Amino acid sequence: MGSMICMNELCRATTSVEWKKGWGFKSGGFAKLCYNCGSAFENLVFCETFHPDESGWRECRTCRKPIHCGCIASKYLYEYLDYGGVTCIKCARHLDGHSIRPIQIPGDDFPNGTLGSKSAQPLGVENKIDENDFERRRLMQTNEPGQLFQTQRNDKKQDTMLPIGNVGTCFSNLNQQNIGASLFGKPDNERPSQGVKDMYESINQPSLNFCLSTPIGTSSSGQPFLGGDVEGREQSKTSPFQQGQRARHILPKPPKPSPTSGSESVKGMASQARIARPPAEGRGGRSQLLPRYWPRITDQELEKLAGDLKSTIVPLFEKVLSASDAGRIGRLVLPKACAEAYFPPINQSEGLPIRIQDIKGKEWTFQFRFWPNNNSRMYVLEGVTPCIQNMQLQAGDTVIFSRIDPGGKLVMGFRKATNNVDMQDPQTPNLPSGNGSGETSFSGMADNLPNGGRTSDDTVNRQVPMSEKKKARNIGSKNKRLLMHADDAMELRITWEEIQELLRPSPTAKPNIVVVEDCEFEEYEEAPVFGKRTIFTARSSGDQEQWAQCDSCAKWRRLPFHVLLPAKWTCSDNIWDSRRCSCAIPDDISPRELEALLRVGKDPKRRKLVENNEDLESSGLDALATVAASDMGDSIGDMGEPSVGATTKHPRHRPGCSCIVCIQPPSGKGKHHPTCKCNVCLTVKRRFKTLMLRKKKKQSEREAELAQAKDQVPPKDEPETDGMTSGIELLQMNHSENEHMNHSDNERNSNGDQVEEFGPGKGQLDLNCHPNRDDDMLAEATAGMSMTSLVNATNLPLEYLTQNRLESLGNSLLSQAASESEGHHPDNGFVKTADVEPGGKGAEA
DNA sequence: GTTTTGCATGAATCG
DNA sequence: GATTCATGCAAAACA
Repeated sequence: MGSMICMNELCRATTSVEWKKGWGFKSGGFAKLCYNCGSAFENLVFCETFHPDESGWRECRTCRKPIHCGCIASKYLYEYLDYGGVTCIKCARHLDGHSIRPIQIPGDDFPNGTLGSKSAQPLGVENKIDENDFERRRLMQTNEPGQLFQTQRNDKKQDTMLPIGNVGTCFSNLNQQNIGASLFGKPDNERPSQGVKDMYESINQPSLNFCLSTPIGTSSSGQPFLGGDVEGREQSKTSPFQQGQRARHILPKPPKPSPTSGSESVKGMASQARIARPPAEGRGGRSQLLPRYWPRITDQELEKLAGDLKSTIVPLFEKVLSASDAGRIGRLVLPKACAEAYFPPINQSEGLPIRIQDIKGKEWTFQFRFWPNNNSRMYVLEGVTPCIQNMQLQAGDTVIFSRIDPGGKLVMGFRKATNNVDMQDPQTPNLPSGNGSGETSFSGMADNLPNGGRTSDDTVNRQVPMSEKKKARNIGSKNKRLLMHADDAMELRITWEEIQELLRPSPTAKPNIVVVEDCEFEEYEEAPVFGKRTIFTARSSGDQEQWAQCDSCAKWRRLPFHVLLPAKWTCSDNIWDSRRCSCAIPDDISPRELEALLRVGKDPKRRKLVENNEDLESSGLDALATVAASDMGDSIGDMGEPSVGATTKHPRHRPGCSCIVCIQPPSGKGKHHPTCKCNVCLTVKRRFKTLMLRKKKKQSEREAELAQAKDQVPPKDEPETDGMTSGIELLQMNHSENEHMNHSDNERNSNGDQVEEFGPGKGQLDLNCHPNRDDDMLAEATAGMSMTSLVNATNLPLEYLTQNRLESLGNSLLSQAASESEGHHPDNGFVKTADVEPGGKGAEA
């Protein structure tokens, strides 16, 4: 992985993953200031980051002599050119007018820290950097009067930049001056990284052979960049457009950092190649293509493509695929300006079929059309799905539209997004390319890459801060999450249950009680707040308590059950226990108890441990009791989360609750397709299935019962609970012991508010049961005692297990299964006996 | 029931 | 404030 090292001899901080994540670069842009010491990173080039082939040597752009890569040991040996590449010092000093940037090294002994000071900075900007006060200097630059090049925001001012002397002037040469000038002329204080970013976004090819003098629209066919079958389109005219082209002053406005461009801009620093080329002007002489659509194709890519296609390739524009573009709808939204500039004019909304060739020569036919939209048009290419799939593109990848000259045929290339690499093979080594490391692939070149064109420059990419990505737009505002690096995503990965553990109702919020399915829920107008994570326990006596860890001393304090803590909480905030309101006071809990507590609170699998009777020692009894209590409260067989404070979503439910309400996405939006495999849908389906099975079973039981009643006198021990065994009595008996626990559990779930039982015995489908429970229930109902039942039994309070002899367990479980089969769902604790009507009618759905 | 189609909406960006 | 464009969504078409 590439790395940068702060050049401050006393700092020497390196960019590392930890660094990036922990405190990052200060500038928010690409490394500009060491966050550690504040020294400038700018202009410093280091081996791993910059040189393409790991040789450590590069070539002077001017004299072609090898120079060192710029590692610390040889940091004075060369200059890093604004417009890309490096040059040896000797050449640098002779490069008048080529905006050679001085190497800026803290502690540098060079006079003024400047090399190539004669470089003609057209801006009159002081060509040196005060290494010790980079920010100040940048500020100063901002106020430089001669700034010719404005901020990025002055997008369109690019056209008023320095005039080009002749049409045939190569792009690169132009940029060498202008871009370099723009670097120091960048007055953007708001985006401190801009200077660097611009530099790298603007750097040009060492030998760009793509000249704007390309007779745009003067292909042999005389047609402007159109698909072969599209006739009758406007011919490319010279006039305003081409004149504009001739006079086009190419200071490629640094493109807006699109998802790829942003990363590539950084990558460009590495490869010094991927620059946004002002595209060929399109039809109608309109040249307002936003730079984000400027094709960013390297020379090599162009050459390669041209070689492959044996034609001259004129890059037109590119677009980063949005989720919609890459989705199954098969519609690729074309930027309006691009569509109108490079595609045939259409008057009808239906548009025209248009043939576009991919880089393999395969021809695709799309429907080029538009929709009216806000008095404007929205251009789309329809039917792109096969092509997209063929190219294996996805959201974030870039499609590049080019034109073949002669012929004017449209070609569609692509470049894989570097972001996607993250999910693939981050280990992919840099390709030894003359173009620099981590080069993304353009179209077919990707085929030759081991990872399908996804390159490893994500290592550089990782250094693109989110602030920069934030500006990215092309992937869509709603898709910005796609920009998140996988590592970042990992950092943020948190389950909904975990979130619920942390959410609290806003302290000032007052809930509205709504009743859904006879269940009361508290709805809050205000957004929830994050609270402190606590652990709830229940003693075998049924007492509920809550444990919180002091943020200051890390000691654990016992708190009343109903308390909701803020995110930050210390011992001094312990107003409920004056004896434990200081960090100086030792823990409320012994180490062993603490261990058990943490095991309960921390490890979602702790119940497995408990079930395995590990550490069922006295010190862990409370924990076990907690488990049992929470199991009783939530779900007997639920291996879910520890019982923690009420959630905001519906505080009756505790974090970890995976009932159908809790597992719904927070927005509640989005419709579920019948094929949807989401938890909600699966749960509903499963429960429906369970319900039907229950009904069926019940019906058969009734029939059998009726038949039995006809034949004989009912069995003596048969209670009137519709076949309920005596086991249920055992359970009920057990419940009587624990009911208070369960009851209080319910109470606490509503933060003290009394809420009614969730029991499904009222003849409703219980949507609050644990979705994973039904299968177990089903198995139990049909197969009698199962392993699950045994496991569940282990969740019964130890007291019960010990007080009741083990042999009663079988009966108990059997009856439990029977009771469950009768629709008494255990999720909310024990069967609510009150709901079990004689005759088992309570299970009616 | 699924897919396609056309439009509406609103965030982001531009001027 | 205007414009662009990604996306949601409902109706229509299709299987």
